Amino acid sequence: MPKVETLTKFEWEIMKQIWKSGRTTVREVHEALAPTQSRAYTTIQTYMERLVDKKYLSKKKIGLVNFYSARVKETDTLRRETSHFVKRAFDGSFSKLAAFLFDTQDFDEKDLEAIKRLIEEKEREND
Amino acid sequence: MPKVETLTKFEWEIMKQIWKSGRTTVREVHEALAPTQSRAYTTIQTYMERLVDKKYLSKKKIGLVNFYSARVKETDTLRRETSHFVKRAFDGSFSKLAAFLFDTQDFDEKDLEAIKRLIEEKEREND
DNA sequence: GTTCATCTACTACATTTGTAGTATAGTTAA
DNA sequence: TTAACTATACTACAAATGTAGTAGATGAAC
Repeated sequence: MPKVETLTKFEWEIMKQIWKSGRTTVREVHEALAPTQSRAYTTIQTYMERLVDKKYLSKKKIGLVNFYSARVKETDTLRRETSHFVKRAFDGSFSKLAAFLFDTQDFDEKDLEAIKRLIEEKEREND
Repeated sequence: MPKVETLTKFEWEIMKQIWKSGRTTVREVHEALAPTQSRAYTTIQTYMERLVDKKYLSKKKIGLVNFYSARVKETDTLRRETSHFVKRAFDGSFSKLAAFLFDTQDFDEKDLEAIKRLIEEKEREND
């Protein structure tokens, strides 16, 4: 279990990259993020070391290069982050979040159909 | 428009308290937060001053006391925070968020009925 | 053997966030 | 007049976050 409950913005980007590639290196993450969020190589390195300290990543040296992989599952992290966000912004109420989203988002027909299907699946599960 | 796009955890608590009471003082916010998130009086004061600097609050001195009120609407802030959260955790996709919530939350019959009603309202709007 | 590229380990600083104290002033009660 | 209380304005420090440099080691190419 990570020491710190929530990830910062740039930590998210790094973790998403590592979840995507499985096991990776500083160089690979640096290159993957370069098009959209360019930082120095050593900045990426610092972030990844700190994520090891925070127990989000583990590190293994193979030859001269460190390889990093996630110690936490993406779905578990998403669950935790979503829970924190809803607790903070909507007093923990997922109903309030849903109502807010329906109020403020331009859901089109396709979106609504997709959500209907999710409801149907959930109702089947609940039977 | 605020200088900083997102609020920290404790800033949220302060803003929520101010949205609730309209115009308020440091003492009132301090007392309101005391039961659940107790901090020193001067900590609350510092936070409120910083929120003035960040243009989330405005401050007016009446007599010897400073009164604070929100410069941003709660709904606008919720919209912005939600958008940032979804962009970060779900690549900007509200559909992915919805799917994730249905996967991971124990929605019961009542929840599902409520969401159905929201969909029906939205469909009426879209016609 | 030299040069260049790559990488690690370590270091450093600025800014933001979290937390809370102190000096001073004003008001009220005794 | 004094004491107690409240509030402001200012100050201060620790920790976290954001950012990125440098020294040295290793390997490949020449």
